[in-house]
Amino acid sequence: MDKESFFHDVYEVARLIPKGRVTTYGAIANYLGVKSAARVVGWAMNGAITIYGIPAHRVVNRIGILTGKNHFATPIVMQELLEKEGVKVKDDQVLNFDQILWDPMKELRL
DNA sequence: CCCTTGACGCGTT
DNA sequence: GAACGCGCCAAGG
Repeated sequence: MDKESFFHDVYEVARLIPKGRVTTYGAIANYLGVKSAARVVGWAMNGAITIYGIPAHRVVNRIGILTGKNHFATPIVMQELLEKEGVKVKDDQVLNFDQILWDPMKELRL
């Protein structure tokens, strides 16, 4: 794992998120070794939006709520993209969150 | 250079 | 069991 920058690591992990799956800020932070740096992950994603190829819409908070939808071009884009990939979203809440949750700790670490 | 804020998470009250 | 507070890292004012 490159330790160049927390941002870079976040981008790598975000890019690895499979289609139709979602992950959480805390999961990424935890995977990177900084358990309580979820805020920084969110900050990193803010810049990730401008970078093509980083599906920031697949990253939600620990509960599965689209907290960052307001940071996209339009608040509805995030939900639209998720539903387009097969992720059901109801009132900014990801349905079956536990089932589609992609945890890098469990998926990549094996 | 110090203070505040931010797409979060967890422990404690 | 809900509400509040602190910690985490980075960036902007």
